[in-house]
Amino acid sequence: MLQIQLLRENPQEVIDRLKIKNFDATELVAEIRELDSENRNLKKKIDDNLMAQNQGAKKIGQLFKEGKRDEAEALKAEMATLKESERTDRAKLQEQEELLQSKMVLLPNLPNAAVKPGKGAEDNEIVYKQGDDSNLPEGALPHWELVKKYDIIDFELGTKITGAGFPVYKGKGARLQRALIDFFLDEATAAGFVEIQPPYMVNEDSAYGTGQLPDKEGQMYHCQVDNFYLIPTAEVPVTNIYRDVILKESDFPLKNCAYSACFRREAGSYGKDVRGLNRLHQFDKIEIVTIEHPDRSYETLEQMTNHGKMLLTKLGLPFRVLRLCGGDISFTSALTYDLEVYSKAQQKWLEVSSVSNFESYQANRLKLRYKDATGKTKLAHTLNGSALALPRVLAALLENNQTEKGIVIPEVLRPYTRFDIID
RNA sequence: GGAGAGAUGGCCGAGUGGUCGAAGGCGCGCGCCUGGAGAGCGCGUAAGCGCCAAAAGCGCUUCAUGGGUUCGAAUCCCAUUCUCUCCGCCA
Repeated sequence: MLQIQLLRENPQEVIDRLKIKNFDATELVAEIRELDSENRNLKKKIDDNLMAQNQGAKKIGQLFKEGKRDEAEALKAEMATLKESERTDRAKLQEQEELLQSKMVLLPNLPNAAVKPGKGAEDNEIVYKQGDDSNLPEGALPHWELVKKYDIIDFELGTKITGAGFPVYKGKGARLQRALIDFFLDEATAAGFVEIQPPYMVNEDSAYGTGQLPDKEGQMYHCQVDNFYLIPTAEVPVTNIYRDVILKESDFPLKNCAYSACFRREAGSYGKDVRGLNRLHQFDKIEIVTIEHPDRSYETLEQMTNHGKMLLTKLGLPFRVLRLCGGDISFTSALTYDLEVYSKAQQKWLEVSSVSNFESYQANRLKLRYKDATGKTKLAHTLNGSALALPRVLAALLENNQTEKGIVIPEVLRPYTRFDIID
């Protein structure tokens, strides 16, 4: 959520910058400003009323002590009137504040100046590219064929047990999955991210804190009996560690990493984009999260992106880095880099990481703040990224490393898999 | 799941209707003292919001959360959540 001060002081800037995200905020900003000023007036009225009541209450106490019963009773009657108007004003204020809040969450985060305008994915800038993206020889198989051939992932079995999009990993497939998790966590730890094992279900407050609620409710699995949500990413529980926290400047940067299973309903997806491991309802991911001082958050964004690049380099996978354009960047992000691996058999780029700086947008909802040198309380910046999402890494790895003898395991993973080849 | 006890500031802890944003202690910050440190002494130490161009200042809210009683609630009543103890169940 944006800070309301920004709309009070600089509404035009908000409108202009949101145009980059193809978002016309003109009307919404006007409505919000109107509501905000109404609410402040009302608040003032209520505060004054309360002051009168507080003073009256003190006076009544005194009058009773002095034995002036009649005066006290008269004043009591007055209080009743004040109370009555307080009641109506308060009800109105609450209603209007909810309305204001519901409008505020409709405003996306402002994009960073580096974000270029654009319609959608086709306008993203390729800022880096590495590795061999030539095609495989004749007869190369897509991963959904390979996993059958070597019996390492069973999609039909998952459908039987649960439903589509819940694959079952078997034998060397399961082991490879576990190896990747372990490898990614070790690398993140080496880079200074403190490992967290978070809950896989969160309450409403947490889902709201990171912005899954209220707008993306349909994307999450919901346990209605207990009103918990299955996490769509470890970002949700990990970032919520810092909900309602006031940090010291010396606490920065706070770096966490976490492995978790991720659950996404992804309603409405179909077709060949969702084939095999490309898109699942349950998948594994290692997430990195940084809470940073506003002055350093963009430096940190680069570092986090570099961490993802390093992982893909070590795995020997061809990849590219995109800086998302205004049309493709998420609602809550100020600047996002996507990392995509090249899947040779599908001849397709697959997103395996998305690294974003949310600046203070998320922190504002989370009430994640710090005290600066002068003792003022300010909003911190939050960043997160995948390091990395497993299924698509696995897909590319299987496809790109297939040989006549079998699937060759990258050198760096062998200490974890304790085998060199899937055959 | 059953029975009971409890929830107060960064922490511990007092407080059963007005003088309580809240004693006392710890911690923390600043100052004095010291060659330096410690001890000691003194002062200070929550957040949110509003008024104000801003600072100062003033006002409002907050003692788990939500409602209620009352002129007035940390204090009384109701509901919810959470924590602890005992019992049950359980990896």
